[in-house]
Amino acid sequence: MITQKMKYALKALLVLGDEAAKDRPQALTIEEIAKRSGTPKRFLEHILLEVRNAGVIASIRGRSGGYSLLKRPAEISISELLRTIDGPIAPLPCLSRRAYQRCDDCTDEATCRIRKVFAEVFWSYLVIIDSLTLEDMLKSGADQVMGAAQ
Amino acid sequence: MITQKMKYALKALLVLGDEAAKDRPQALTIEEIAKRSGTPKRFLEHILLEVRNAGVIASIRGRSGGYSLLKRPAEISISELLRTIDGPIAPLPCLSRRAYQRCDDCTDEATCRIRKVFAEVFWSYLVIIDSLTLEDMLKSGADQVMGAAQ
DNA sequence: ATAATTGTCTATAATATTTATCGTGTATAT
DNA sequence: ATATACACGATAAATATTATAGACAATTAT
Repeated sequence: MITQKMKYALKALLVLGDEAAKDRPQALTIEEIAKRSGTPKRFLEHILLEVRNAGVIASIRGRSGGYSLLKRPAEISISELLRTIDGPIAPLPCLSRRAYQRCDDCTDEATCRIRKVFAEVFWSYLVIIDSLTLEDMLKSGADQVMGAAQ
Repeated sequence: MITQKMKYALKALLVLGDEAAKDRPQALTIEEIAKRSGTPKRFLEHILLEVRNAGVIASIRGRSGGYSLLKRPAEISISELLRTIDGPIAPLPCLSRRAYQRCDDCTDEATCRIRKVFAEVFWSYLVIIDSLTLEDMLKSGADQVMGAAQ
């Protein structure tokens, strides 16, 4: 299960993606994004900050400030967002590249049968999820009328 | 990430699977399984009970009692164990068959772009993980000497 | 029978994570 | 200047995870 926080992040990016697709896209305030996506404003604040620090969106401070996409939707990876917001994707800490950690109880990583089996599953899974971008999400509803950010 | 509890469950099943492969397999006590797998005994108690209630292992009470596999390793699904121990595998509650739940904030499931994209990823993932069995884990270290349950 | 052994079940507790909210500071446009 | 809007750290409530403890129930050996 992805966390509620990740859902909020995705909804926010959908809002920003929809905005970016308009004729005259504008930076949107946290308040506006919160309203359009149905996210608690003060919580969204932190989420957008993390997403910004990850280099996905840009912020402008002060009057007429707000947030906007920094990259094109096709270049915004959902799996990277997942790692940013929810932490490692790997099923075991010892299988995460970015956040590798030895299991406390591990005697020998090379012969661990749990690790070996999950490694195979995980590589296959990575191929799927690593290819997913915000563009895929934005397009996936193109044939429908939308309610809110969904 | 799978939980520590799930790791313990897997280790316990590896111990029972190894035992079942012996010439004269015996039911193993919780204490023995805990020792062989490096799991806190009183915690393992609960885990084994859940696994038993899921119909995967059998228990015998009283003197000379213990636990043993109820099915052949090839018929013990890792994804089912995951569902039993860690709960739904689906990335969203609205994508889980067994534990379906509408998202609180959802206005229209049919047009939700988050749901739509994760659904595709999830189905692909399911194909991979649903095919995984305890036998795969037991075999995966067959060419090596093992330390403990790993 | 009874004592020893071993699983069953409920309650409780410590810790970590998730999901926020609040206050204050900083930058910017007008 | 001042209103507006993001930045950042502290804190808190709720929930989940990771156990531990105690009392009970079933079975077997003697």
